[in-house]
Amino acid sequence: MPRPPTIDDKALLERLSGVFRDVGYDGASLALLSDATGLQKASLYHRFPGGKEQMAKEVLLDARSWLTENILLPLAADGPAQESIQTMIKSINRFYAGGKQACLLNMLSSPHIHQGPFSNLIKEIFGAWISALADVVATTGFDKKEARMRAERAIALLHGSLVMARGMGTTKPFRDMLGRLPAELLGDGAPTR
Amino acid sequence: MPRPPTIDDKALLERLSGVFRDVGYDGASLALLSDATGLQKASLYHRFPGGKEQMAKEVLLDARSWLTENILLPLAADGPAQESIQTMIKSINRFYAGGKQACLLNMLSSPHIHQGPFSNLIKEIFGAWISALADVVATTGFDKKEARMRAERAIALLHGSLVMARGMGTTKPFRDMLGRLPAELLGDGAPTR
DNA sequence: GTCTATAGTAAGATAGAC
DNA sequence: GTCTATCTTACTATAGAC
Repeated sequence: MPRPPTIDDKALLERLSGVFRDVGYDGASLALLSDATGLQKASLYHRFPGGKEQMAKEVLLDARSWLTENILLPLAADGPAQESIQTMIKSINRFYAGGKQACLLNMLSSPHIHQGPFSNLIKEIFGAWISALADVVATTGFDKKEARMRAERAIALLHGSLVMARGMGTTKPFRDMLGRLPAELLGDGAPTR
Repeated sequence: MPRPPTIDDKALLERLSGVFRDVGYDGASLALLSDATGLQKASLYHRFPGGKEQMAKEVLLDARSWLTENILLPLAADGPAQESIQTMIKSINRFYAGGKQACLLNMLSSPHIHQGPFSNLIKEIFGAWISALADVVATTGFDKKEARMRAERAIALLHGSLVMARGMGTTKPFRDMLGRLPAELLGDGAPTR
């Protein structure tokens, strides 16, 4: 009779994701992935016949699903922009563990990683995120161009603060950035003037 | 009689830096480093007895020197803040090849890279950069806290836009960010209000 | 579905000739 | 100072038992 898996798919992808986010694609050896999941290398290959590349791709697809469900759809729901953004901020804070976890989009972006399946997916996720944010900002009265600029700036601030947090060994830049994010997106300040 | 080196130290460090910035520490195999420099692995070990770790460290030290000379010192020179910042922007644009080259601080930040020599250096570079920027902003009348916040935001925007540029396969986010940077730093807009 | 064992390859690093 | 050749280890991946 069939033996039940010792770790379900959801938990498995989470553990794999944690490794990729910590050490990147090249740093994620099968030994590390094995340790993190409690599965031997051969068992990982049973679930991911495509090896490490498939693991990373499924982790990335899973991240896209999470982002869509927990961030993009709430952003698109009608309601006050302030509330949509506060919901997003809470989700972001969980997703990045308060700044302790790096972003997959950064850690898996590499010119020499096969160039194909990854980069298209990453590009698409960035684009969808920016568009969703720009739409929300636009509902508050800003014109399309200004709304898109603010959305791009917010995404840059988010990823930049994560880079700083990792490099400086403190989550403070990330937490500060999250606190300022609503004003960065909707504030009447005009930094471009 | 002593044979002259086929590649001088400056060019050597530049080539090594290019590899680390493209593929990160783990991705930078000695084969890649050898190809990029035109030196065989054994020759690299002759110049860097400490191996790859020493190469990365010297590349990072070189980046700090460059940053100090071309960015921090010009920022500290007295003169209009607008001009200091414009000078910095030109230097940054060269340093990151208009957005085509990633940042070493991002690519060499990794929890599992020995934890010691690297992370302290990276932390120090981030700190010095932020302080120098905050000082310039403060000369224009902003109080210390606001100036530091703007400096941190600028560094986050810079690194975030580089992450976006790499992930989206276009330098546009980086170029746009550079164009807005003076206003982000000195504008009278108050995004935090 | 998971494991041990192992194949085959590429990694980091060194020895020694020129 | 640079090279070819080599050592040792770690890597990705597979075979086959349970």
